[in-house]
Amino acid sequence: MYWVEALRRDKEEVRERIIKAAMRVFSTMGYFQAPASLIAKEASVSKGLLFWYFRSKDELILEVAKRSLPIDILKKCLKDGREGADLLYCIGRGYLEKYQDIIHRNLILHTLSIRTLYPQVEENLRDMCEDYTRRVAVRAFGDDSPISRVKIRTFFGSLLCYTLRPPKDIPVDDYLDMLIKVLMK
Amino acid sequence: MYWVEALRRDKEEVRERIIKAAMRVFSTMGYFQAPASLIAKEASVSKGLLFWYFRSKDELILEVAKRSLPIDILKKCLKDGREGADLLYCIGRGYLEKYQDIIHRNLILHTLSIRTLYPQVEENLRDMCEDYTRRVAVRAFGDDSPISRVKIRTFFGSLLCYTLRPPKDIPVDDYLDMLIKVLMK
Amino acid sequence: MYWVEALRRDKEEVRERIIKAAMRVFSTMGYFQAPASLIAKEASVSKGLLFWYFRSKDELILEVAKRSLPIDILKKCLKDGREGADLLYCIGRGYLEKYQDIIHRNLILHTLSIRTLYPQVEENLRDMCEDYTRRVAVRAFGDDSPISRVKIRTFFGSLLCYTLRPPKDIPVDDYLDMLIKVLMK
Amino acid sequence: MYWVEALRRDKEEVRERIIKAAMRVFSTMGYFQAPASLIAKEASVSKGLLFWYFRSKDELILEVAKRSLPIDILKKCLKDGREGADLLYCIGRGYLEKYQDIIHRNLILHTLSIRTLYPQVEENLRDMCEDYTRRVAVRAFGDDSPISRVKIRTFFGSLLCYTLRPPKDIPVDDYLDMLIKVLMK
DNA sequence: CATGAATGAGCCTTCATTCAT
DNA sequence: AATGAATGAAGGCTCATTCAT
Repeated sequence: MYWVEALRRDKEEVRERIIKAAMRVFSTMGYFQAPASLIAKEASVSKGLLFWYFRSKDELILEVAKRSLPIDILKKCLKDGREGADLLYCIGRGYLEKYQDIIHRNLILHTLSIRTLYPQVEENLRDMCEDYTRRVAVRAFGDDSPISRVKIRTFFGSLLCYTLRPPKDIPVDDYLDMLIKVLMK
Repeated sequence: MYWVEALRRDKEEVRERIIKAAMRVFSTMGYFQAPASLIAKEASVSKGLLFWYFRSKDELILEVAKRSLPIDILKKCLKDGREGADLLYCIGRGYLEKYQDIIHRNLILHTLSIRTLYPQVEENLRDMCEDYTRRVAVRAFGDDSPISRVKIRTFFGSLLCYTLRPPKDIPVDDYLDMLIKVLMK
Repeated sequence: MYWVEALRRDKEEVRERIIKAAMRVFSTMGYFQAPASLIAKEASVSKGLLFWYFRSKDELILEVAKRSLPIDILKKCLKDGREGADLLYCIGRGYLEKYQDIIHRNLILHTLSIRTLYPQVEENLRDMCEDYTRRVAVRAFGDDSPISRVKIRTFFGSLLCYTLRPPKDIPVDDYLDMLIKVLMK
Repeated sequence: MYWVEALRRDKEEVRERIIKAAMRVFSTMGYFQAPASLIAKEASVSKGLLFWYFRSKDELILEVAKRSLPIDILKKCLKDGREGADLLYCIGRGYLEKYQDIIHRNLILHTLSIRTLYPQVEENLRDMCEDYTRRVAVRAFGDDSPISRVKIRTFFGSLLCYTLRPPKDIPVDDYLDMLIKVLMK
């Protein structure tokens, strides 16, 4: 039945609209300063509907928090089968591009900040910092020895630090070049 | 007059007790989830008194936020006149020691998260990421060329990333050794 | 036409199912604590359909409230043409049987509690406490003198009090025996 | 210190004012239909203050529910050392007087209605219907045999039934006379 | 300085009811 | 008839802040 599909698409569309609105609002106000009512208004739905799609504000926070992390980028670059510097470039570019957007740039910090309050966020982070770090290390440097993992962490940390406050006289691409050169030496 | 001094010390002592209590409470609950009343109770003072020492919760937040950043460490290591790897070691050790404490570890992320809401926090951060970065670069590598600054940022980012989630099988000292080795190559 | 009958039976069946579900839910949660959505779920119909059968929640409340009173029992025993102690036994047995069911036991109190809010409930109660009391008095004691009516009220009150909290060491039948003996003396 | 006493009296006075207001509002609207804000307004205090004196609406409900039962009357008449018909008269008069007030008359039914939702109310009721019933039986009839307890329950039930809907042509005192005569025969 | 009662704005959430499909 | 998405009005409760004492 066509219309069933249409309805499902509709529902997904509304849900997505709410999430996008939440990302904008959370980004500027923070997860706890942003009232659900404002998100609803930003998404052009009633407050009641927001709670139809998300049982609680926390559920919405979790959804946004998940999207705010760079896990998607790690996943993609690893799936593409990249190796060595190529892998780092893939990740670095993806990362810098994602967090060029001020919305994501703010969100990731809010998310890091609430990690101790939301076990699920903590777990996502654990995944990223341990599992993925290890896999990236293996693919980038051939092993997951401490030194390799230190480098990967350093890589991530540097990217985070860049997006947190991009130095105006160092273009994105240059930064990435230099960073990877330092780490691959 | 002695008693004036004593009173001032008293006042300072209470003020300090409130700040310390606030750090504990903010650390676990976040700046906006933590009610002022809880901080007062934690500091064993009345809610009214808290607002006597700090005109508003925001004022208290700002005080705590300031202390949560590693500026004090940068300042100290720079004042000590250290150079090269020695400077990095000084900073690294100070940093890792400060953020060994879970209270500071949580607080710094909360602080980064609210930077867009509090111009003063933003400014502190700007200071750290631009001014101090540059000065550290000069003292560590002899110049503040882009590559040097990239390294310093990378250094800070790596430390942040370490404290955010210390890998259990890499001791603090080893981590710092490896990190500095990578950067000084 | 058969199918018309079938449909009507269907409609009646659904309506009845909703009422029964409402009785269960109202019984445990009370009229105002019980959300219409829960009743719908309990009746395995959609929320929308519930409001198709009952224009408002109040309408449903009224229907349930009516059934929760022992009017049906009074009616039946009076119609059967019983008299004297026989009438009281008929009512007493019917009453105790109906309110053996915890659902009705709870409901009747909820109903008494909302009598001032719903004129219709108030009226049902008036009927029961005045009209029926009088008729039962006449049939049980031969007149509706004050003393007779006091006895009938006392009879009803005692039954209510029994069901409200049945003493575990006094069986239903014994209780009724003793009660009627006291009143008929 | 005088003013400490004064303050305590003040606090008690406000608390009492809130409870009294709650009794009025709960009485006419029911426990769950009555918004806390209305109670606050009725008590001439802010909504916030209501929740300063009572941690939650439920706490207030419990306080009111407790006062709505006739336990105080039973206690008093028992303590006075009354016996036989005299005890029943004491209880009956106290009861009828208390529930002459429409506020209490409504409240007791609301309270009975929520007994399954609030364990504490249930317990109060258990006390009244079992413990006290037994003690009254012993003092009124010399023993707590089933027949004596049935009479006491019948006594209470009749009083409840009277207040629930006082017959206009039977004065309070006459009703009580007749009731006690029936039971003491 | 110190207390804690008092205020009121605002937030999350629930829920009766409507309506497009 | 039937569904469930959509709405909006409350409601309970929290909390920063003030103020009388």
